[in-house]
Amino acid sequence: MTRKKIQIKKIDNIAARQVAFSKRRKGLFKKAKELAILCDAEIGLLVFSASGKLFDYASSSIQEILERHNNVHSDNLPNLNEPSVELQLESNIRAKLNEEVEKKSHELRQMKGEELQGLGMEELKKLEKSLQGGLSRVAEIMDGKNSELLSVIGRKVDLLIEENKRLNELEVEKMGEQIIMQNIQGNSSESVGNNSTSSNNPSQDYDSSDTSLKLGLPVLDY
Amino acid sequence: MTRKKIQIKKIDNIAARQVAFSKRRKGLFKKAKELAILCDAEIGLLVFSASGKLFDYASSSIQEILERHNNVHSDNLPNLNEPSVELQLESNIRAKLNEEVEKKSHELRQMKGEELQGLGMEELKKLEKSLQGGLSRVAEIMDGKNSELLSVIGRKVDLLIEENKRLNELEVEKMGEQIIMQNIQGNSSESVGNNSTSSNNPSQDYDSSDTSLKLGLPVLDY
DNA sequence: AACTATTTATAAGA
DNA sequence: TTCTTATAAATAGTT
Repeated sequence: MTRKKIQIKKIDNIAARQVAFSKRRKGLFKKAKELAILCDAEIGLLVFSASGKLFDYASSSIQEILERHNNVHSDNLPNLNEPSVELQLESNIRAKLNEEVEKKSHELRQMKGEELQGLGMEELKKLEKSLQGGLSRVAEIMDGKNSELLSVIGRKVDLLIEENKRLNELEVEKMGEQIIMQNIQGNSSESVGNNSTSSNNPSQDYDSSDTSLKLGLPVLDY
Repeated sequence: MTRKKIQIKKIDNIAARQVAFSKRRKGLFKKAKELAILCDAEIGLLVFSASGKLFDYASSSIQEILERHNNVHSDNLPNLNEPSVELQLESNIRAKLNEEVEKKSHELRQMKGEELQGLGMEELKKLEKSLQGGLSRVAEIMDGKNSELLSVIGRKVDLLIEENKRLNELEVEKMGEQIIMQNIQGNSSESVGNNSTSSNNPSQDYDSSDTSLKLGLPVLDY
């Protein structure tokens, strides 16, 4: 349809026919994909070359589209064994999947710094940018996790400090009571005065640092 | 593809989408038919509009092949065609390949900084290390390319400097000859002495910087 | 549905 | 197969 307008009839020259097939098949698949995307259509396209090779495209799964088609034209011809189209389809799909796995593996290895030989400066710069982007995202997430952890620890510490204070006050209260008890006992017996410097003196017997230590240790488990 | 180029993405406006669907569907079917005729291909084309309407085309016997294919996957058949062993194997392989693609895609996205939610600190650190490794490899390669380029430029510059020197010497030689010639002329005529300060004096007339400039410029093209 | 300015597809040639 | 290019065909926006 260029250089010269052509008639729509089978191309005689075999080589020319193959060339035209390649080009037009490509164009047809492109148009099919565009229609599917632009107009939200479901499309299934099967093309067998003159030599029997299968090319296919399906906007969703081929199974789905064919089943839908089956529902519309529910006339079943129970015909048997051919060089099974479904097997051709499967092996086609398999080839495509293999290709995709290979592609992704390669990309992955490149991101890990391998197989960079073929790349030009532009591609290398792109790759570098992508890596830097990933790295900064990872750093962000790690920062987030760290500050989260810190705030958890912070809260825990606050709780322990408060608990510590409470216990401290409790002990002080108890000591006070003991002193009062001692004074009562002292008043109703012979021993007076000297006893106040013994182990019952709260200012010496109450070891606050030891209590803090016991309370503080569990923080390290978080 | 006219009046303005459009992006290949779903057309938002419903009316416009329907119009485009009509036009493009017509074009697609035309192309499919042309391909079938011109290149002797067998083609099956199914198109479901967004509203569920079916449009289909099949060159020759494809229709039957499609329906045979459907039959294998539909349950309402008189003779229960259980999927062949080969087909079962294929779909097994396909499932595994799909899984692998998914895995690699996920890993790839993680390296690009996406889908990091589920990762723990250890995994994040590993990822970070991997990214840094990749980055430094890329930087290495880029460095290599740069210094390669620089050495190429360096060699070119060396060559030009040498060439420059050679030309310079040539000119000096020529100047010398001219002086000799002048002296010969001066001796065989009336004008003597004073002429030596004129434009034929090599030390003033020869502008080496100009020659360097002309030789130096092509370096920038490399 | 028709028009038409542009974009896209592609036949021929290399 | 791929590229180039002149030209045919398809089509987006408009009427």
